[in-house]
Amino acid sequence: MARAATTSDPYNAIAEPRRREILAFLVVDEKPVGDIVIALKLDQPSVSKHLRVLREVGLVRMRRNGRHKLYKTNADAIKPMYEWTKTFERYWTHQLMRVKERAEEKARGAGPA
Amino acid sequence: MARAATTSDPYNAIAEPRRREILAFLVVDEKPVGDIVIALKLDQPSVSKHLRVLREVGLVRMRRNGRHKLYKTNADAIKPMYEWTKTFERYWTHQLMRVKERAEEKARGAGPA
DNA sequence: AAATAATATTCCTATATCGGAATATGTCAA
DNA sequence: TTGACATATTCCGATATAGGAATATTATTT
Repeated sequence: MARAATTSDPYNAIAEPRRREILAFLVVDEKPVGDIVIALKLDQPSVSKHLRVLREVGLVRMRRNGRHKLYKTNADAIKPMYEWTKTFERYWTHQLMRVKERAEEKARGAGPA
Repeated sequence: MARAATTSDPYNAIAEPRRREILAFLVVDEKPVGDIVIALKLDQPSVSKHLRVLREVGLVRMRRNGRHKLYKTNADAIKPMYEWTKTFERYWTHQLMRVKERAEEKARGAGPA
């Protein structure tokens, strides 16, 4: 078996950095393909290909408007990945926790011999 | 160019579902390889290979203990992905927002003719 | 209909993958 | 040292990729 298709799920789709850039660019409001080409300095065919992947996994939505096609990030499709990463939240070191730890370390070190 | 290596960054590493399972399994406390094999019902060589990828991108840490090697998820390496997905938070539809929208829709529909 | 604009697809190639099977490496115990 | 246990690596094959270049498709205007 080979690696899973980029179109198999959002995790595979966002593994490509340019696709993450596109998602960030399209989240505020819908844009035609040409805007992405200019803003991200990518070749037009490349953008179309990335958009196809993103659309297949539901990460972007498209509607036609005259001769343009307007793409927009579907943030809802990102939420499950947010929730998965959030699962680990209590295990990473929060800034506040580090401050507290450092304070305790210092106290121990400077404490009565 | 081909697809980026799974070892090129955490996003590529977690594209593989088994690796996500491994990360979830190793987050609470460190475990030897054999435990992963049993818990996730994977072949041992497969687990070793996945662990290599995860280790190369910093998603797990390892320490030797006798003839065992104890692996543990490094949650800090997941945080950047959490933060990236969180960027989209204000664009996905919150449950509360939906309730409000639905209420307004209903009000419009049932309003005075 | 023809020209133009906007976007999508196809063909190509180099590369990295995952699983399976077999085997290698490393560590402890007797 | 030999054996048993624990983990890692190698070799294989099928498959999917991303970029580049060229071209096809679809829609609009004149």
